[in-house]
Amino acid sequence: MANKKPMADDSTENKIKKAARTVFHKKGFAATRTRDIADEAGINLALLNYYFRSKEKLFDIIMLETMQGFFKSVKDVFNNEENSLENKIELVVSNYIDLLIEYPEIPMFLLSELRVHPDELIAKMGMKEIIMKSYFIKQFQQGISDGKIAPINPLHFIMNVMGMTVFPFVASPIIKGIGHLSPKAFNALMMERKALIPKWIKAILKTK
Amino acid sequence: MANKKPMADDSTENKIKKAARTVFHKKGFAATRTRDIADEAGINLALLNYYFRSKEKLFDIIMLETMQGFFKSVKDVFNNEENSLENKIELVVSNYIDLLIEYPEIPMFLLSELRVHPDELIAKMGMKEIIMKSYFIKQFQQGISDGKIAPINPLHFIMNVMGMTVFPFVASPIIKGIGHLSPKAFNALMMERKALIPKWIKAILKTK
DNA sequence: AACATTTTTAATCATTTGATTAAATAATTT
DNA sequence: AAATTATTTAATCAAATGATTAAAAATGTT
Repeated sequence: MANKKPMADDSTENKIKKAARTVFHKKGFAATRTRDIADEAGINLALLNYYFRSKEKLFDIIMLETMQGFFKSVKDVFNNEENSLENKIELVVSNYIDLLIEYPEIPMFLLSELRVHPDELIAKMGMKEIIMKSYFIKQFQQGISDGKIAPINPLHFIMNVMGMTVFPFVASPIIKGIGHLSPKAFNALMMERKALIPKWIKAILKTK
Repeated sequence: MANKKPMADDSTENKIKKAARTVFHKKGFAATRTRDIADEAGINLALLNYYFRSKEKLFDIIMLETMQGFFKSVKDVFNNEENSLENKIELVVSNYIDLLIEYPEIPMFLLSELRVHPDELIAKMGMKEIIMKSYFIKQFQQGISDGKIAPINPLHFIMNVMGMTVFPFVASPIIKGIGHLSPKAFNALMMERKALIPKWIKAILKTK
């Protein structure tokens, strides 16, 4: 098995990247000060520019890596030719809830930065092809042909799964507020959703 | 009928507020320059501080008004004692999709600013009481008692409705990207959802 | 060890940015 | 109209911020 271990890379360059990830994810590009990153990394401010030239260049690297990491799961699951459609839904939801519990700031980070440079990055990632030409979409269309799935635009389906899965994390301050939930209680609710969302989605797909 | 017309208030103070709303909604607090607001309003920069003291004070006003405006609809619909539970779902979804098509940047604005000062504002708005003590929640609990609704935490329900309704707008760059949709085509899809989401939600509520 | 190269530091720059000031203009009151 | 008050402007400030520089320290090479 090609088992690449994460391997604690404590080079200065990597310390800066790690710190940049932390701070950018939490505060976004505009609110982040290069000094925040330097402090977080425990390095001299000038080193940031020595290794990465500018705040913008460093940000672009973090943004790209974050996007790739975030969409890897859909890409893998959607293009698998073994699993059934139902299986895929369960896998995607489960993978994402685990990921989101570990890195809850990522969707907010991605979405708020995507509104600044919307098109380039999405196009660059080839999202359209990855999703719309995936084996999953073929299965979906087949399900419609077979009368097993209500005939709706697959985009509705994608919005529903994403909406139910990632929106709670994006809106977590609101959810925690109205439900009076501690972070732990919130996560417990999210864990519940791992089993619930696939059931709900199946119910939706059958809706006539 | 108490029909308060919007009445174009072209006072300097109001021009600044309007411009601030536009710029803050689009770029968020951190990325907004007070000069951007002054330019957008067509006024001298010093007037912003003359009328509002500081960027922060002006922002707080816009933030509060935006939140109040955004949650007014839920508040009204949820506490109405005439409509059935089904009716309420249709109303909330329909109201919000209309609102979001007109002001698509609002949810992203609110959510990204809420991650900076999460608790105060949510508590200040009394969201917990407004939602959790609403007539709607009573209807929901009753539906569970009567065996008409699957016994789930009402928060799941709220997350599902919000997720399906507002998430597409928050993620619109992604949706437009993968679906290759023009803004018009995107809005058309959203209009479709006005009828679809209530059906889906009903299907979910029945899930055993 | 001597030299060259890479990495790190402290100091400093130039711009940007939120805010203030003092003077000019307009509106209101007496 | 004169005096008073409110609004607006242009100029400027001080602090914050991204970036650079020159020198020091560490590392690698011969």
